[in-house]
Amino acid sequence: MSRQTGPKAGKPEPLATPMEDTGGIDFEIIELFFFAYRDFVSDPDAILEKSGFGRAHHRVVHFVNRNPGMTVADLLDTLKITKQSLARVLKQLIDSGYIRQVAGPEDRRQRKLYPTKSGRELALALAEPQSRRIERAFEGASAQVREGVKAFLRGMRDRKKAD
Amino acid sequence: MSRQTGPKAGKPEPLATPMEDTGGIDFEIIELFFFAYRDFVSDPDAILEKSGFGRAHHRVVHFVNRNPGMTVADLLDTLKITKQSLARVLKQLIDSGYIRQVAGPEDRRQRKLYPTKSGRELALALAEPQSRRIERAFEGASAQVREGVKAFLRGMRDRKKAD
DNA sequence: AATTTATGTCAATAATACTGACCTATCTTT
DNA sequence: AAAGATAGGTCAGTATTATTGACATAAATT
Repeated sequence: MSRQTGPKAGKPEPLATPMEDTGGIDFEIIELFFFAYRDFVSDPDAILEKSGFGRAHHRVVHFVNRNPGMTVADLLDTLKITKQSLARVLKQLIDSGYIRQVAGPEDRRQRKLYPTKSGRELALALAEPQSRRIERAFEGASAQVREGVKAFLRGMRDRKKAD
Repeated sequence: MSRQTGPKAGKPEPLATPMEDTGGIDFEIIELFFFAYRDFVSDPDAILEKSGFGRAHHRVVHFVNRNPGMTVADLLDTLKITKQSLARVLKQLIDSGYIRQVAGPEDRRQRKLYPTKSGRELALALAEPQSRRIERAFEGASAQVREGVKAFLRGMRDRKKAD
């Protein structure tokens, strides 16, 4: 009488039923999002490897190219990482000549970040396969659906507290 | 005459113009996807912290719950990681009683993976905030747009070679 | 019997991230 | 002008997730 099968047994029974739309949760789209992002970020990896950079460098190069003159604080806020994490990556990009720092004209404590010509080229090269993938995913989609996808992605972001 | 401003100068000129739709590349949607995914995966972090688990554990628990009886090889293929990477995470989940292994009934080399009751509960708890976020992002979207978003996400995946 | 396959394990390493502490330069407030 | 706050940099230590390479075992296939 020592063998239990209830919740306090040493070996709880394994469940054989797939987890499906329990409680109105759409597991399919959760997975679709995972797979989509996994493959989306894998595109630039081959290009990055040539420069000895990783995905963190990609993100920095991208946002500095999109917002030239942004400060280090701006970048930290965008990436939601700590300055110690950013430091290594940013230093390597500056040392390699992809990004330049300029002291802020008003506030000289600030370091305004700008891409160099090769920084711009790198950002474009990295965006290119991602853009092609997106275009492929949109094939046959109406303008309404395209706008709907963008609205969906916007809606997935955290709401900011004080904007 | 020693100071150069051309491409071979030591300090290439920084570019001040934002990178915009160069070459028909839609940078906005690339960013939207980045922000959306960043916040999407951040939801379960608070829950995972309580169990001392990370995002890797989340993915394993999710897929085992979705496909009970899947083998280790299936899981490696889904996650696209090495078995050494999986080993630590899977071991912790088994030791903590969230996942069980059963030798394959036909091929006894295989280890079929099943969630326990608490494994199922964990997977549901992790999916719940993500599902709420998705529902919020879909607010006001037509059925056509909802289907369009799913089709878009499916289209973002790599095409398999041999299926 | 030999080989392949599924899985597990040991060791070393890399990339990205974290916390905590401390420093300089510069701007703001008193 | 002195005190304090802010922007940024740096040093040290640690955690998580991932990698490659090598080797081991059990069970299936040839």
